[in-house]
Amino acid sequence: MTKQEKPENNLSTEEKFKDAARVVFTKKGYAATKTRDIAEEAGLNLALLNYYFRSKENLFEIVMQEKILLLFSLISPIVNDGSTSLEQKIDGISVRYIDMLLQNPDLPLFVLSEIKNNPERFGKNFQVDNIIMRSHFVKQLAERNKTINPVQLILSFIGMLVFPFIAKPVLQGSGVVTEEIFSKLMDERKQLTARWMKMMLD
Amino acid sequence: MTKQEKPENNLSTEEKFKDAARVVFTKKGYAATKTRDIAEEAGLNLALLNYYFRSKENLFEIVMQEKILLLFSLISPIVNDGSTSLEQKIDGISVRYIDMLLQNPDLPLFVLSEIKNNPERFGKNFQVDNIIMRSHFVKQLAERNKTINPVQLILSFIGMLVFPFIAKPVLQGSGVVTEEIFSKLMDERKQLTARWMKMMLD
DNA sequence: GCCAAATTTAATCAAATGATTAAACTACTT
DNA sequence: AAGTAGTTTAATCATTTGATTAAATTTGGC
Repeated sequence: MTKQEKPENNLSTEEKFKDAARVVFTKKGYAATKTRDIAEEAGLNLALLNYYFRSKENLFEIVMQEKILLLFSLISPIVNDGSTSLEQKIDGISVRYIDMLLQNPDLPLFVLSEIKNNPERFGKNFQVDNIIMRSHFVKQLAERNKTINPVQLILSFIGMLVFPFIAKPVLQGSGVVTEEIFSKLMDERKQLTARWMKMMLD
Repeated sequence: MTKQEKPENNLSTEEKFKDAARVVFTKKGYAATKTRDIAEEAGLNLALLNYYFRSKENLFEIVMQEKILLLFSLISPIVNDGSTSLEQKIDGISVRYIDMLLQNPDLPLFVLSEIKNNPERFGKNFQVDNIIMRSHFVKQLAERNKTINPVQLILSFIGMLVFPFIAKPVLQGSGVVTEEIFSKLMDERKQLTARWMKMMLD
C-alpha cells in the first residue's frame, strides 16, 4: 500500500478550485456564491469540490484566511520596525499598501463585509490590538503628539488608503473614473497620503 | 364597492415589514437574508410579506432607495450652497455627516457592498458625478489649490469620515474600542477631520 | 346583525442548493 | 497485464427558500 503522492495535476486541481473560489467569493460574497458557480469557474465538477474541501464553508475559510493575512501581513513588519522613523514608516506603508490594493482592489470591501455579516466567525483572526495598536508606530505617534489619540490618526491613515478602493464600484458606476484613471490616481496618491499624514502629525 | 382605505394598523403592518427589512437586510446583506427572517423580525407571516411587496427584491429596492438617499441627501445641499466658504462647508459636512453616521453606523458598508455585489442594479441611482464632482465645493477646491486633483481631496475627506464606521466591526471585534468609546471618538473626530481637511487644502 | 372588501393565516409548490453516493476512470507499481 | 490507490463523473437526496393559493378572519358601512 504505497501511498500514492498527488501527481502534478492533482495539486493543480485543488489550486483550480481555490483560484475559482477566490474569484467568485470575492466578487459575490459568501452568501451569494453558489458552490456550482465555483465549480463552473474552475471548469470542474461540483462533487469534486466537496471531495477536496468537504464543504463550501471550508473552502471559504481557506480563502478568507489568505485574504486576512494579505491585509495584515504587509503592515505588521513596517509598523513594528524599531529602526525606522515615523516618516519612513508612513512612506513605506503608503507605497506598499496602495501597491497591494492595486493588485487586490476588492480585498477590503470583501473582508470587511464578511466580518460584519458574521462577526462570530472571526473571533481572534485579526489581532488589530496586538499588531497595530501596540506597535512601535503607535508609540512613535504618541511621543510625537501627545494631544491626539493615535487611533484617530490611524483611522485617517488607513481610511485615506483604503477608502478609494471601497468606493471604487461607485466611482466607476457613476462614471467619475475609468479603470485606467483610477490606477493613475492611486499611484499619485501614494505621495499625497504620505504628505498629508506627516502634516497631520503636528 | 366603496374601496376600503387602509385602517391604522394596516399602515402599521406595512411599516412593520419595512422596519424589519431595514434591520435584517442591513445586518446580513441581501443574499444572506431570508424572507422568513424578515417576517419573523416583523412578528408577521411570510405570505403577508408577499401580499404587500410581491417579492423580496421589491422590498429590498425600497429599503435600498431609502439608504442611498440618506447617504447622499445630506451632502448635496451643503456642497452646493453658493453662499458658504470652503471652510464652512468642511465644518458643516464633518459635523452633520458624522452625526448621521452615528445614527446609521452600518449604512456605508451595507450600501457599498450591495453596490459592489450587484453594480448593474444601480445604474443611475447615484449621481456622484453630478451632485459632488460638479458641485460648488469642488469649484472652490480647484480655485484654492490648482495643483491637487479635487477627487483626491474628496476621497480623503469622505474616507476619513466614513472609514471608521466601515472598520467598526473589526475595531469592536478586536477589543480596540467599545460602543461607548467609539461614539466619543467619532464625536471628537468631527473637529479633527475638519481641521485636517483645512490643512490639506494648501 | 350582515355583507363585501381587505387582511391574515396555514398549507403547499417548484426551483435552487449544499452535499452524498456509487460507479467509472487514471496512473502508477509490480 | 493486473491490482490498487487516487481521482472524476453523473445521478440523486434532503433541505432551504421565494412564492402562491385557498380558506379563514377581521373591519367598516349599511
